[in-house]
Amino acid sequence: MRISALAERTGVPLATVKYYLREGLLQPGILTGATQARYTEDHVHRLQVIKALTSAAGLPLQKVKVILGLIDDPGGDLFSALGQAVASLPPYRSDSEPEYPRARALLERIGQIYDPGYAATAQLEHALEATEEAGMGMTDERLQVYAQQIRGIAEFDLQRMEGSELSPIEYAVLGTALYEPVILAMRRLAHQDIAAKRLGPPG
Amino acid sequence: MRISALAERTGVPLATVKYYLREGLLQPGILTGATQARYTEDHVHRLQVIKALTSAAGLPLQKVKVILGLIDDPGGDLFSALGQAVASLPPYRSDSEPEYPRARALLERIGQIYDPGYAATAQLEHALEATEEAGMGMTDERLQVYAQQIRGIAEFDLQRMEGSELSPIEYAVLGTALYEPVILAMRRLAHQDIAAKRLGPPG
DNA sequence: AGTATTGGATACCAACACTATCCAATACAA
DNA sequence: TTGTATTGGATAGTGTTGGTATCCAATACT
Repeated sequence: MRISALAERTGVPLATVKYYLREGLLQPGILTGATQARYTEDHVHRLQVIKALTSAAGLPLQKVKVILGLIDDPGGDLFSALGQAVASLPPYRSDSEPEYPRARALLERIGQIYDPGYAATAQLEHALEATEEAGMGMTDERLQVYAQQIRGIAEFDLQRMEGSELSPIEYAVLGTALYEPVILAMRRLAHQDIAAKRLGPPG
Repeated sequence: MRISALAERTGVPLATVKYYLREGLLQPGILTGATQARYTEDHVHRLQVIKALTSAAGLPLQKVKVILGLIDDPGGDLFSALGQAVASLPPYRSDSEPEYPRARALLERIGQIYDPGYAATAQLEHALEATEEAGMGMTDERLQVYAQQIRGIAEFDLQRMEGSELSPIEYAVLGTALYEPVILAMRRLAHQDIAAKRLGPPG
């Protein structure tokens, strides 16, 4: 298909498709002449993934580019590629402290590996720090409850990863980035539901 | 304290404090003369909240302003003020469709109120839509597992709300915005933990 | 008396994600 | 064949966001 058809199929404006090509997020089409190129279903899929990552997950294009790069070429070590891919998801933490005491305490309490090299460890530390700074520190009890429920979700996620037809990187990144908004929306709705049933509906 | 002390105490650059004053996120200090004003611990707290909402939760200042406004003056109806406050958290959905079929199906299946007027309903719909568009649609089974675990978290949250010393709005907004990054980081770390224990550590 | 700091105003800045315009070459339709 | 539409490619411009930086005269503090 031609570039205009690609734009129409995906709902992405033509000028934006060109922009993504310029930025290297989208592979160029196959040139069929000096001023014509053909695009495939792969391009459609790629654009859908970009759309999902930018608009649904809210990632900046720079990060999307990194992730797409890892999907295309995970390199040798799957485990570290997974880590890198997930590390390029927000929130971004460029620092790498030697120690993250809040995260460490929590992870040790719940019996999980504490590794300051994981990007998510820094994310957790800073998230916990932010709750404290705002005067909303989380009690041990709360963290325990959260950890247990979240573990339930994560275990399910990993079970399902093995049977997926997508590449593990793609599955992991998209599953992390795209399911997170679902989780948050569900929590908010559960709050509303419980509050409505308890406090009575708005009126 | 003077403005420079305020900046130092909170770690926010002086120019930025002035900027927040300009933008109306921070109340002006009490003038003690034509070129002097005093700031209080309330200003410190306010700045900490702004910092938490912008840097940890990643909110744009505009939204922070709305939330601070609701904290300061929730108006008459607590339930709708809570809804409004949470609605001003990302992801932002300006549309208000009459129907959100994916969200509706899910909520009915798990026995929760379906109300297209809740902002989170639109968020859920779009999040689910994005998973489908990227070829990562969630199965009923997965949604069921997620819903159950999340419900556990939300029920705990609501229990604890009643005994809080903060205003309900402040508790709800900060609890939503600040605990979300914690939840996401914990899920990512749980993934890493399970993967490491199953696939073997990086090496 | 002299230095430092203040509130307040204004100007400037870079990053981000597009959007628009222009071009000559070419595809395609009549 | 003639004319219109579309293409790849380049370049320039846009609006928003979240600040920084600079300047000022007035005023604190020492």
